[in-house]
Amino acid sequence: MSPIRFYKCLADETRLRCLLLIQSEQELCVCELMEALNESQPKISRHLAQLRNAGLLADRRQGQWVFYRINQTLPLWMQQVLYETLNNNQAYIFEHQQRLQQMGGRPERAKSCCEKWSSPISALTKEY
Amino acid sequence: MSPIRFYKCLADETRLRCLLLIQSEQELCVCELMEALNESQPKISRHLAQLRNAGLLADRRQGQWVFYRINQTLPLWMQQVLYETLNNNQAYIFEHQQRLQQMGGRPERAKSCCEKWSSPISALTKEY
DNA sequence: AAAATATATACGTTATTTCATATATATTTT
DNA sequence: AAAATATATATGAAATAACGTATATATTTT
Repeated sequence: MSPIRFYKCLADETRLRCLLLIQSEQELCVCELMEALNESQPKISRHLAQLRNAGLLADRRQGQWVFYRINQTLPLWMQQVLYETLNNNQAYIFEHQQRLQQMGGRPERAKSCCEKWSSPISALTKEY
Repeated sequence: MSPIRFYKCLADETRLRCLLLIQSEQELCVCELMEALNESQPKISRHLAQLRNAGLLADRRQGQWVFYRINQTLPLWMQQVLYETLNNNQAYIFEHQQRLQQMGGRPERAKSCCEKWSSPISALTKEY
């Protein structure tokens, strides 16, 4: 992926907050991000799709939910940039982390020991 | 500066190339960047002003020329991001570095030992 | 002080991005 | 299989960003 495409992904409030939140929580589904950021479903979904298509996020479906996480095959330097950004901008997502804690009815993650995970939905649709 | 403002600065081809070139060459003036990137004067100048106003670049005037360099008071993590980006995207600016080498009539830098440097022009106009 | 060189800015246009709303799809529950 | 829940996408409008052109400012040279 080009550095420009990478940085365009980070240059939007909603996308950056989603990325940093996901990074700090390992993985999150759309409805959790809606609650944490207090934003509409299509808005969150659209931005996540953008991040997935660019290769920054990977997704997995579990039942009705689609969980997003940082794509671990992302070039190392990009992962380091994300890491630096999170570590130096805690305040930027603090409020959203709090809202996550207080959220009721969060979906349970399947344990990796007893759940067959399907391959990422987006495997064929990535456009690097 | 907010991480968003920072990343918006990096999310444009012209600005990112200018930043990385300046970082690799210590400092460059407008006409050198025009030549290296083969872009118009107003285009280069406008993007540099944007980077200066955001606090990413500092400038100094020397005679007719205005030299731009990375602002050393930039938060450390942002400097590290720039460093990572340069180190992992050499190819992105290679062609421009070459054009710089071949450029004739480049302005001579005043040595710091024998030149009184004026304070940065932009000291009063930064909008963090 | 006029000409030449280097840089900055103003302005209207075009291109890009983001958004709200509506609707479609997928999965689970009843 | 209908209803409910979660997510995805299409579409047109609104906001934002980038651009070319013209012009202004600053400095040096003549």
